[in-house]
Amino acid sequence: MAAALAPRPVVRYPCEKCPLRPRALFRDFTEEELAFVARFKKGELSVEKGATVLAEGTRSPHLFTVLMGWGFRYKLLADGRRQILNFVVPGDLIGLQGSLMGEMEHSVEALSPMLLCVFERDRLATLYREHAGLAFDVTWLAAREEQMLDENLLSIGRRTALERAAYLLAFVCRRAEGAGLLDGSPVIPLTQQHLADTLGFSLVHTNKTVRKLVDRRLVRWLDRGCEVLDWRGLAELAGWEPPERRRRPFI
Amino acid sequence: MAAALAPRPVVRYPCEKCPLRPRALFRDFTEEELAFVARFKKGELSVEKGATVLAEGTRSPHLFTVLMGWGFRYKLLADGRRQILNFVVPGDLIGLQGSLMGEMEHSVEALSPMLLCVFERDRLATLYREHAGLAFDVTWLAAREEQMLDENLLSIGRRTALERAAYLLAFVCRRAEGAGLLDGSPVIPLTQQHLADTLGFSLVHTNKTVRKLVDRRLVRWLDRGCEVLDWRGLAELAGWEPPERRRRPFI
DNA sequence: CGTAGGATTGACCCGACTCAAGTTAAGTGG
DNA sequence: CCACTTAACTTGAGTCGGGTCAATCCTACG
Repeated sequence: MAAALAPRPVVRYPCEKCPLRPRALFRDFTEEELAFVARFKKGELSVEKGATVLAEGTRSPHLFTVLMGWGFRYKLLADGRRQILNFVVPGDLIGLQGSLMGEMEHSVEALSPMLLCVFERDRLATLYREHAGLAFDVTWLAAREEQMLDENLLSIGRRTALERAAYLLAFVCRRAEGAGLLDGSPVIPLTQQHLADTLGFSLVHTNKTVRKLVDRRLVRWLDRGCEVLDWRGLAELAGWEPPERRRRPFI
Repeated sequence: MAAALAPRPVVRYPCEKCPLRPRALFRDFTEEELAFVARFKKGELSVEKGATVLAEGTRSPHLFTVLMGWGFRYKLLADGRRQILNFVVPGDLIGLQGSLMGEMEHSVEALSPMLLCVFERDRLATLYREHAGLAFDVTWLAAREEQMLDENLLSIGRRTALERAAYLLAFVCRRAEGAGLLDGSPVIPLTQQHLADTLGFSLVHTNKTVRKLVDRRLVRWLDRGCEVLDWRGLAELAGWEPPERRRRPFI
């Protein structure tokens, strides 16, 4: 399991210098909100690639906002079959479900080194009491996650293999772009096993499907990761209309 | 499309006499919360079986809480393929996503006659400002929906046909029980087409799978609906551990 | 230079889809 | 009250997408 997750005292990014806030995608805070969130923030957690940030069945006293890096949420069946539910990117709030319902019902693993902003679960009620605007934002984030899951369910339930893969890659690419993850390198750090576990396919079939997308020059497959060459092409192939980008909240 | 959805002025169930509140499953309100919700409630909407309560792509000025009856949320692909995302039962809040994000990204259809409690989207902010406790509840409901979708995604992505059908029926049965939908008659008013569209199977294959469950005496298939005979057996077959029932909020 | 994780490919098989008929039960109109 | 229609459920035959098994290749890394 993961290394000890006690947040380190080091805070490299106090909220005033939050690396997310300047990004066009995210909404501005009022002075007051900023001050509150700064107090709400308890520290930072930095995890290695492959680390389990939150584990199914546990009760974490923390919530996190992703500041940097990639991760994914997944569930397991008893015999080890794994389903990746969604990817997490900077700006995403993780652990909310666990905070509200008691135990985590899914796990979260880092796909790359990640930097997380740590909040205390117990203080969420205070946030709701004192900052309706932020509370609204938390709900917005939950609703947005729900919406992504709806899309994903549609895809897994009803799209063909090629459509499904195309949809997923277009979707992840768009989301990552928005979060600034593709600013440095255009590579999405996935293995085909991750893809397979997201799409609901076997590894072998995933490989053959990816190959078709590569042959159509929609993506490139690299060392261990992929580069989307034409997300519009992928979206079209999948029959997906990506939502236009609107300013969104985060905590 | 649906008939005009303007809520009728008739209010058969003022909040003080809410048919849901007495049920063991739901949490109690304080006097103050009750008074607020009573003002928040704008009316009731009664729809026929088959009616579209909310349609993808539209902006509804309303939110609803289900008081009576069954419904389901679904999405369509351009060519008509349909994926049912989840079922809605009394106590569920519908239209929250649309309220927060602008447009509805899915549709909701009545599976039986339904009675809905109508709220105004615009007053949601007031609720957040004045009643942190209720705001928390709204978020709880959103997180719970997310959790159900996670389970569903796991099921569709990774379970075999028989497991998948077993999981779904056990799940729906448990939820319906909790909401009191099975108090009168034990019948879940689904067609096999609905099942197929939920499980991601063809109608034919769904039929064959249901048959196996019937042969094992786990369910009975009736006129147009099904009766779960042994939900524990279904859960076991699916490798699913149903969560114990805890008191939950509603609005 | 050896090893391990990831990607790739071919052979074979089975689960799920499609197509096509047929049955049953509940309307509905004459 | 019966003929006709319609929606839902069944069932069988044939096909194909996707799974499993088993090698092999590649490349980063120790």
